[in-house]
Amino acid sequence: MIKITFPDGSAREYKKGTNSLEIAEQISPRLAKEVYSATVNGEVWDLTRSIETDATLKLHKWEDEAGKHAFWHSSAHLMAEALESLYPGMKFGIGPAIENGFYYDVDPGEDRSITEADLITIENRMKELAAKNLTYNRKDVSKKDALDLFTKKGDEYKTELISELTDGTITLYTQGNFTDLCRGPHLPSTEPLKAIKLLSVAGAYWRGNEKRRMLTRIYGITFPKQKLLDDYLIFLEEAKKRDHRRIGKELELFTFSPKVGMGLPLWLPKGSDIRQNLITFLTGVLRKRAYKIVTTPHIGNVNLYKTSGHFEKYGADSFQPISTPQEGEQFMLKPMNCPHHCEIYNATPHSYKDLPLRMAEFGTVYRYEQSGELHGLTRVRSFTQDDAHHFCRQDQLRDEFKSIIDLIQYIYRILNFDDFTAQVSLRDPNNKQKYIGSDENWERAERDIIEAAAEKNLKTTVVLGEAAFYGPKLDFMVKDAIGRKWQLGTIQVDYNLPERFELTYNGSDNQKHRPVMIHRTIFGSLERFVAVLIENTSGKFPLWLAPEKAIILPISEKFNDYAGKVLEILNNSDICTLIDDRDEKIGKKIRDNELKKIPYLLIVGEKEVESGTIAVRKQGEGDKGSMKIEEFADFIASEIKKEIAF
RNA sequence: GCCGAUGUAGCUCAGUUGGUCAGAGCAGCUGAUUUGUAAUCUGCAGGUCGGGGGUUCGAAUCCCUUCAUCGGCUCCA
Repeated sequence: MIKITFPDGSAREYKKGTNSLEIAEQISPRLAKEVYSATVNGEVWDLTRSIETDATLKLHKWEDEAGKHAFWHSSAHLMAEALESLYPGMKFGIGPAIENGFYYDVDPGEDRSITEADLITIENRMKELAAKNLTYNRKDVSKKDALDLFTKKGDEYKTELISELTDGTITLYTQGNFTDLCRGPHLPSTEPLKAIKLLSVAGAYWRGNEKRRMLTRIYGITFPKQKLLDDYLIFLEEAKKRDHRRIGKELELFTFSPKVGMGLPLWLPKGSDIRQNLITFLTGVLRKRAYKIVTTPHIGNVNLYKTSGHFEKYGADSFQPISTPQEGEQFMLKPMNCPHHCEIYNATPHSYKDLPLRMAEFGTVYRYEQSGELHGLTRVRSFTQDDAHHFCRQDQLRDEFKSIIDLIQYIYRILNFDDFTAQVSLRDPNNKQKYIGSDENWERAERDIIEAAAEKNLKTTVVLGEAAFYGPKLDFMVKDAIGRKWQLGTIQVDYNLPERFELTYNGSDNQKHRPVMIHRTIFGSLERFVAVLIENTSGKFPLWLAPEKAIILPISEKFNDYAGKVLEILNNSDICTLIDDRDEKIGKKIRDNELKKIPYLLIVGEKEVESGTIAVRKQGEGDKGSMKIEEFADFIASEIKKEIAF
């Protein structure tokens, strides 16, 4: 007998060699139907794998990531089987479960391609196969046998993978007529795969390497119930409605023009207002925190970037240097503000008593992103960073770093951004040549970041290989409407630029010392930040950010004069107000302006003229009753004050 | 940059196998109406069907090319 310990601490004895499914079955037959994988002694296993020793056991249902993972991973294998039966000779890369569903990378062969039109056929074949209740069978094999099997099949991608594995750790899974190299775990059978949907097809480089062959990646998702799939598809549709590109067009916030150039956003008046509101707000906060605001040109001599190291690293992939009538003179559109800020630092002598020096700029930069990477406002070729650099002494670094974490948390709180993750982005230890600077400085900087984040009780994930080439970062990431991750704020410790620009300060010992530099943004860029704001709010901006606060709707043209008077009073009170004096019925005006998401609709007719009031209607909420004009102005002012006071 | 898809009026979309197929709704302009909390009615105007080239008696429809967009990959100072 073996002893199985459950998550609640209780334990029971079972026959040696039993499996998780049998254990679930004994607890309740219903449970057995709802579990998809199990964690045995800390390792996620197939339900049908025999347990030979005493073990801790946790069963995973749909609600657990590990349950979904097995479900979707098994779905990927099912799709592969369907593909193999429909396209004999197709070669397979990898097919993992992902956050929402699964994919498989396949090579259909030279003269064959899979398009979205083919998905329905594949999907139907998957459904036929799933209905057969095929079992997934695990088998340990030697490296030689595995290589033989896939060499015979002609699957060179699999043999490449196997050749890198250690003998004795290789397992195969078979369901129906399909066998795959796989670590597992999988479902016992295809039986639970009730609702199947293939979503899209895309290209993906083999092993993520752009030098290698591009495979066809097919994305899909499955659910144990049709209802769950239906709900998911509805969710995707709803998410699309929040897409900032769509709302940006509907609400006339920004646009792009092929004549101006791809990836170069044109801010329309209302979008500019939002942008400006953010700048004004943040500038106020920065002033209170002892930041000095600076302004630098949009171009810089190419030597500036040679000094910083950016030219060597990115020069070939940047907008190319601008030549002048002067022989040999070249300028670059600035791809970042830091070198300019370093030269501002160097413009005056600094004492240890003056540090930290916090230098901020809303600096517009230009980066030549590859054409296929451009994406609405989140990935553009010209954008304005809310950039700042902290120059400080080594002994101040930790506190400076923490003060920035504070600031970012403060700003995000005001904007109701609670759904972000903090990511510590470190250097890839196996690829050090990608980075500049000494090991000693890197190690010190990485330690500084990790410890500062820990001291602020910030929950972080650590990702190797995501550091900037000159230093590690703490990145604040958010997801957009359809789940793509974007970096907003970032804090970066940099020992390199101070060296390269020979930044110094006089210490208490009257010797020259090297300051440390922290790069940081809060919004990241105004473009990306507004995009995320749009998707978070569906275009229903908080009052303080809204480009227009209210619109006056006269019941008929007879009341246009009064409406004009109200307009004057409100605009004089700095409440940006419009008037809708079209010859339309009030119902129509309300509908149109509700859709424009203007926060307040002010209806004026005979009653209001007589009493000197306005009938206030809040967007999305309806009639709020009538108010004196001045009373409304005070109300709006106090509402705005409340929103941005913390 | 790479793989795949898409591109018809300002916007959202119809246009079957190439042959009155250049259309609709909304927006816009016009006239009527003077309206009380999510769409009043009338009339008009709008497009060399992304651009360029080709096949054909004939192309929005087929082919080539180019530009842009969308979904991914790669990249992201």
